[in-house]
Amino acid sequence: MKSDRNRSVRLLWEPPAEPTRGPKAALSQSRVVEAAIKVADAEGVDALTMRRVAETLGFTTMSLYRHVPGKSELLDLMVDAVWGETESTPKGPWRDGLDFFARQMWAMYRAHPWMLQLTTSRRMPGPHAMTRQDAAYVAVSELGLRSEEIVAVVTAVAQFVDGVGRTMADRVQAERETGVSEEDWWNGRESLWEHFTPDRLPMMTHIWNTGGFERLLDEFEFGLARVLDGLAVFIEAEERPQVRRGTCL
Amino acid sequence: MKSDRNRSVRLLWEPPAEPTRGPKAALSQSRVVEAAIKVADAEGVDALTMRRVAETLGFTTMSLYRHVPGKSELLDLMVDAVWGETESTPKGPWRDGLDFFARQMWAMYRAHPWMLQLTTSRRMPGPHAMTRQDAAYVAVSELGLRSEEIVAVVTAVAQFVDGVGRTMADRVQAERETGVSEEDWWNGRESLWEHFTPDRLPMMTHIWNTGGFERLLDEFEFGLARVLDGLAVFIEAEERPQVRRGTCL
DNA sequence: ACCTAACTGTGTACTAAGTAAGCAGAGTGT
DNA sequence: ACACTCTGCTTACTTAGTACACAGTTAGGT
Repeated sequence: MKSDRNRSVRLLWEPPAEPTRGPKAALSQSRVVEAAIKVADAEGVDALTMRRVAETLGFTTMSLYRHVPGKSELLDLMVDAVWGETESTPKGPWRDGLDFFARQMWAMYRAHPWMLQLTTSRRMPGPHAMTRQDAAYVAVSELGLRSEEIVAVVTAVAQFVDGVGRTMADRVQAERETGVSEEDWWNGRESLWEHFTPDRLPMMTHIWNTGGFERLLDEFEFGLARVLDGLAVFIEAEERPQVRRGTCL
Repeated sequence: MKSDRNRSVRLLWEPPAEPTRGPKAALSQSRVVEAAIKVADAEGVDALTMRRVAETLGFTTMSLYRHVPGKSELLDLMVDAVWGETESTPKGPWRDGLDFFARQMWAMYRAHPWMLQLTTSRRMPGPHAMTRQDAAYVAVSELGLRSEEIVAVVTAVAQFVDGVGRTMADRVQAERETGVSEEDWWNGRESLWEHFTPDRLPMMTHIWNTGGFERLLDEFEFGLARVLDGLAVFIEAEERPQVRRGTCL
């Protein structure tokens, strides 16, 4: 499962030319990728094995390796293929643009929650992902921001959506595994709530008692509005605050 | 690697009593958990195998199973142990509180980036994680927010930190795997930049040319400031906007 | 038209990692 | 002393990624 990132780069950005000799391939890289996406969508990331993908295609496991170098690269290709299904952020006011970008990502993650469960460590940004990101940069390009501020603004939005998406993906996965919805599960664990004594978890018991957990706000809508508000404060400020040099990079 | 969540709950919240009979155990659950954390810290999540943990402890692989039910539950225990190392958010003004909470999480993720690479689907919130979260709720408890708004505010912060943390964890992982720093790697891939033509990626090439990628802002500091600004807009508003009922939960 | 090199799909087999099952020795309560 | 229980170990099974070699297929050079 180790992956040479260089190999992934070439694969994503420089797809090899079709061979001129040899038998015509019954399979193709794109069919493998599509099949893999379908498996992951329908059965979750745990079911995404080379054997399973091959099975759904009606080929042997090893035949896949004629079209993708390995599983890790297959994941790269899957991710970029999904990015390719999203719409590029159109031109317009910055807030509309970022809102659009965030909603596209969110829709993508909702359709393919497995994306957030992959160890992204070795993922390579592919052409589609980059194009979408570029379009988001464009959305904030006319505000007089410095280059690095443009990056930071878009990154902040993307990271927020990643965060919410991950929580969502976890919920989906848990429900798939257990067959029990999140809500039912918590309700069924009364023994757990016994530990939620007011002295250990004062606010949680209070929120629980006042029903706060039963009418949760939409995490995505709430958070996105807050993030955009925060960015608005920054963007519309007379002079933009310097960002403290910190721990990251 | 399947995990019964109920088993994890019991394990985390109701640690079993010490046995009275039989030989005294040379190993213990906490030693296993500690060793596993050390392995994950030092060698990354890929190196975290039962065999490797056992090896560092000088025991056989199977001896671990006398102290933890399986790897999945071990991960739950590791995560909650790490949460136990963090400091609880102290009382004070809401913004200081949330800032503190975010920085604690951030420090935790920086020290243990593997936390963000685990498929959290099956993670169970343990007592320590819950306690910390509760303290964060307390930080915003005196603002006249409705229960569900309290949850939403803290969740927004936590999700942001998760998002940034994940990006950071990916970077760490990539550097460990390749032995090449993120920067060196990008610089070494000139062939990749050839694809960054202005027509395909106009803003990216522009940002690249103006050096925006070379003096990136600190993602955590920048994003946190924006998120807190956005929450401030919400919290200090005369009347709080209703959150549109959306797709989530 | 033939030969050859390139290419495809397949069968077999190896490796790594989680973990089930059963065993031998150790220590406590009757 | 006996029985019960608990610990750590050995062995072996299972799943998943993938290396390797083989057989059949096709296009281009002779």
